[in-house]
Amino acid sequence: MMLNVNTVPADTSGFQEIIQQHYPNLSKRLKQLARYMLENPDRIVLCTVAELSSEAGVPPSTVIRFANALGFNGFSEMRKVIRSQLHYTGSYAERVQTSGVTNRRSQSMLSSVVQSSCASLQALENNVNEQDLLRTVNLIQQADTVYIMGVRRAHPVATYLAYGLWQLDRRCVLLGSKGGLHQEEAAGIRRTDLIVLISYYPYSDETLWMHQHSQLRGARLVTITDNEVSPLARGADLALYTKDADVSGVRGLSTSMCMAQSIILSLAQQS
Amino acid sequence: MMLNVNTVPADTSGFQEIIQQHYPNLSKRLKQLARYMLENPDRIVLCTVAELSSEAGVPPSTVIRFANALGFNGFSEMRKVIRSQLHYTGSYAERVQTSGVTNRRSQSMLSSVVQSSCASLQALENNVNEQDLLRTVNLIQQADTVYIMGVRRAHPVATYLAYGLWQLDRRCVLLGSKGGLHQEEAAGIRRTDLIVLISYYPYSDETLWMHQHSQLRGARLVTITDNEVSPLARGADLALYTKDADVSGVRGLSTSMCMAQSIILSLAQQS
DNA sequence: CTAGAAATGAAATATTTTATTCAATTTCAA
DNA sequence: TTGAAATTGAATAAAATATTTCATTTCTAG
Repeated sequence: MMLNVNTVPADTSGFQEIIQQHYPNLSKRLKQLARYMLENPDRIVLCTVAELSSEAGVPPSTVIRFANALGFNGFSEMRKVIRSQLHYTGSYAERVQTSGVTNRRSQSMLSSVVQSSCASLQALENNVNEQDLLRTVNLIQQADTVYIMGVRRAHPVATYLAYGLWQLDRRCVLLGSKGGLHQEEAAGIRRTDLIVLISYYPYSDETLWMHQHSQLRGARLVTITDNEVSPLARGADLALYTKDADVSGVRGLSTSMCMAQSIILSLAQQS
Repeated sequence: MMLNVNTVPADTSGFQEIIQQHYPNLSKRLKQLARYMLENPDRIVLCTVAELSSEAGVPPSTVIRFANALGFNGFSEMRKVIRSQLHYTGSYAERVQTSGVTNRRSQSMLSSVVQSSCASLQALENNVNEQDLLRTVNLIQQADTVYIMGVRRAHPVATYLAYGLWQLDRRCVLLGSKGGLHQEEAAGIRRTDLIVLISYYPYSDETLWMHQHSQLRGARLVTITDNEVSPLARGADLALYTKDADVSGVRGLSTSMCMAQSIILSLAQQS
């Protein structure tokens, strides 16, 4: 079996410089498009005006104006110039090798973090039951107020989730962010509410305390934790498991964030 | 200044297999074109019929016939399919669009998010200059106190980074977490300190304010933001760029978290 | 506020690109 | 050789794509 992987590395950095140079003089709409182009440098090479405009969320004429504003003679010319300036280097593997010669130590640093994060994400995809995600979304929808708690390493996940819910106009309270007041805050929780607890080993006392008291308050409980034997997994209406990669003792959060994003996205689509 | 080289690795190997499979049955002219395609796999992605035909030395109609012979429904379709199958580290939007025609429903929400997150991570690996990471770590090491600020969507990143620094016994202050007191907190910043500002479009006023005042206080400034034209990129001692994937309007944080993890890990190893 | 300028987006138009047709040529078996 | 079938390529039709126009909205300076 032939494993001939040909790659087309396209260097669009020159183009990005042009955008940066003109950016300050652009109008609001044109800036919006400019940002999209900077973040998706490959699109200009492949897309038509219509595709690009719809992806960037601007009308087609804006794309033409953008090309003109950058000094090109229309969109076609801009794309043609960029395509012609594409700098074909070797394969991807080759590039990694050569750039690795200069600073090998640290190159492997970012690479290994990226690699292990990707692996964790793939594992997440395999291990998480889509049904559980949907049930979580349903619980959120049915809740009057969603109380979210996560401290220390879980705190970023809690804040991201809370931010997402706020964006979707869900009533949502972030517990435990203001020094030790979670017990007072918890007093307001009712049976119609939902508590989302996030914690990983070693589980924080505050979260464990809240886990205990969630039963007393009669609210629904969803937990996001690291595995099935976690104390948070017991007694929950639903438990979701995310296993973030640990690189040399520093544990990431990419996977948990991905899970949170999925929940928010599902919720957005159901509404 | 920053040498931000964005690349578009395009894997056309699947297409090449199709050619090889049909090759024996092709006519002379079509074989000629097939050989050209095998040796220049990138052209099909970029060229029009006219360009390709002249480069390969065949009449335009041959190119159309070639596409049909390979089982596609015309040249446009062939190119579209190949483009959509490109394994490029770019926007996920097109892949969803094209593949969505056939199996939009079956593609689960979680899968979508996982895949686009992975793509973003790969892009991070390609785009981030390792030197910049190291310089960031050096700035952190040299700083007396590190002040970190990120609100709204950037807040989880800020808290994770702060958490990591605390773990490593770095003196670190998380700004802006207690309702609008960042101006008072900023009063304590000195020349020997480092300010880390995190913000993505649309940039928050608080962070922009801090960006302005960082200069006044004479502290070092590192910013983590979305692209080169971000207002935060200007005037910083160092700017790091993370482009998180946006799935149906909900933007993730996996990539930013990965970046933060890399910084913490690098710092841990240097100590 | 108001007039003027700039920017915007829908729609019409111009252009380019793709697909088809058909007459001319080549191929190949008898 | 010869004739039928397949292939080829120039011309043309069809479709897709890029550009321009203009009425409307949004800014901005006075």
